[in-house]
Amino acid sequence: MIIEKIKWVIANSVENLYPGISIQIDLEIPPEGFGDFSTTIPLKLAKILKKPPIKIAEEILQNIKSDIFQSIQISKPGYLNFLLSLDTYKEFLVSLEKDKEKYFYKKPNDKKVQIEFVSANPTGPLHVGNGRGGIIGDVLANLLKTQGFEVEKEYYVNDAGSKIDSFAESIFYYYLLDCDIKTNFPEDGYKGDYIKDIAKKIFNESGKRFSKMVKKNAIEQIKEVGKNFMINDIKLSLEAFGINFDSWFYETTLYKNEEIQKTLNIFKNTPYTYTSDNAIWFKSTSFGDDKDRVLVRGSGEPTYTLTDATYHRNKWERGFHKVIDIWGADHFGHITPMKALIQGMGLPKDFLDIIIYQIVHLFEDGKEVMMSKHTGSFVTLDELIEEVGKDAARIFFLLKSADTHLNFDVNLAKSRTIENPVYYMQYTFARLTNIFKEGIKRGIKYEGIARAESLKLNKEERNILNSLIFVEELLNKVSNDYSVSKIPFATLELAQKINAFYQKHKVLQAGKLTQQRLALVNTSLITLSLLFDVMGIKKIEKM
RNA sequence: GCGCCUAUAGCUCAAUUGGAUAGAGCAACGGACUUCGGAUCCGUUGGCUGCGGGUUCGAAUCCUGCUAGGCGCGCCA
Repeated sequence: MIIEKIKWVIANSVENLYPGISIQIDLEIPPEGFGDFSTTIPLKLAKILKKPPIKIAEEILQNIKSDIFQSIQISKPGYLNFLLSLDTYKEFLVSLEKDKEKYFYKKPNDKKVQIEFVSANPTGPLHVGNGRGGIIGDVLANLLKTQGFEVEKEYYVNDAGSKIDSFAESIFYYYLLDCDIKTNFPEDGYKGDYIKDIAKKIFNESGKRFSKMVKKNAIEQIKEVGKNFMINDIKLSLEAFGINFDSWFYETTLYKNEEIQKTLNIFKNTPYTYTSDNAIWFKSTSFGDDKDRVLVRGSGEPTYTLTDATYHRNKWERGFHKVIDIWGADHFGHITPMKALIQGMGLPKDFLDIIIYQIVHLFEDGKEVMMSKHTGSFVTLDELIEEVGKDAARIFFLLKSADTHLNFDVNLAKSRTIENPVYYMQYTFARLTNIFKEGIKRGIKYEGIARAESLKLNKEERNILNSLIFVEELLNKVSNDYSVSKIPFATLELAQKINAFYQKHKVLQAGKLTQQRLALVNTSLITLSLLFDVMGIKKIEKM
């Protein structure tokens, strides 16, 4: 791992020169003309050491002893710019070719991580907003796997509580209409066509049977049918979007085995609960919340707050070292209470990370499409995937960082699918694979980089190699800050460099350089393949 | 009212978390190849980083006061 080595060399030098100072080594690909890689470490140290950055850069430079570099230079305010030696590039090509995608994988670190995402209530089909959370979670899971984590993807099914009740009552209302019985539409009911479809389906299968039962029992049974229907529908949508969950966790299971009662007992044994107005309260203000939260209602029923605490306690007991929840911005207000609950139960504060992604706004014909399950007006994820295709839709979501608002222009997505960058990536991949095919036709055999003699690199080749090497740092960075949108950007940049090279230099008619260039093509394909896998998009050899 | 998110080229977005000349794609204009895929490449035009102050060697990024849009502020989930 070249990046790791470079960082190690710099860190070592810093440690020798300034004992006791610990600092994170940063590496970046500098603007053209400033070397292959660079670091701002002297600038950062300048603050701590209160010394001019150029002076520090000089000291570090003097102290570094390594044959990784061809040369090291200092520039303006205090950058260190590194030029890699040809042997380093050769060594990189050899190991990447040998280990293939695994080159970028870290050894297992025995840390179990759970990512919980989508988790939309099973009261309606997934809409495009759910797609955004889905992509972030799915890609993050793929990424963390490369970094040695054992990752589990979980969907939390809120199949208890008032939402699902109102869902069942809504179906029942339409079912009764099918039986020619007119009742009052339930308050906060759901009006989408899919509700009517489920009602019709039940009517067609069971006739008027439920209309003759005690209402409560009828609704209870209809709830089961409707719920299962919706969950199945959601599973199909996710599958079409390329997302597979390892685990489906049902909220109702928390109500079994007195799990909620156990959680309540834990809280009661802390100084953080009290009773007021017949309700049991959690003193979340002790953990920075702006008001306390009810755990058990005056009626004796647990609140969502208590079941969610129970759910997270359950995660802890399943042995995860880290749990990541991905929520839409409409759940923002729940972050502080949730983190307070974690601490209130005595779990480590950093056990839970929460990623918030901003709401998706849909625009059609220049007008915003209001999305609501209650009114039944929204664009489903299925419709989107059908219009633009799975890979294009995935990249469309992935390209926006989670904390920016996403304005989704439906017309644009429908009419300009060709302009989606995913095609550029896939095209690049297809072109490269074609070089090998063409080589076979012409009787040119690739013998492997290990047998090639010393390298001779032009500017374009060096650019590609630097990007390939830097993927190591990209993955590392994203695993720390969860900024999955960096992956498609880096992939596009790599593809751009590859195309620039492709345009300017021939591979199969390069004489003595042909083998070296085939090695570059081969390792580029390996790296693209890894990036495509992390993003969950298809590798296409023929477009 | 309070908390958080956002505001960057005509449009959609970046900017390695305080670093080099703020970069890409689309759009517009001008170029490039008789043999590995033109769904490509190269170049030009386009910026008071929403507005005003401050912090320092250095600010799109930090602090502060505004403006505009969004999300939230239940014994709902």
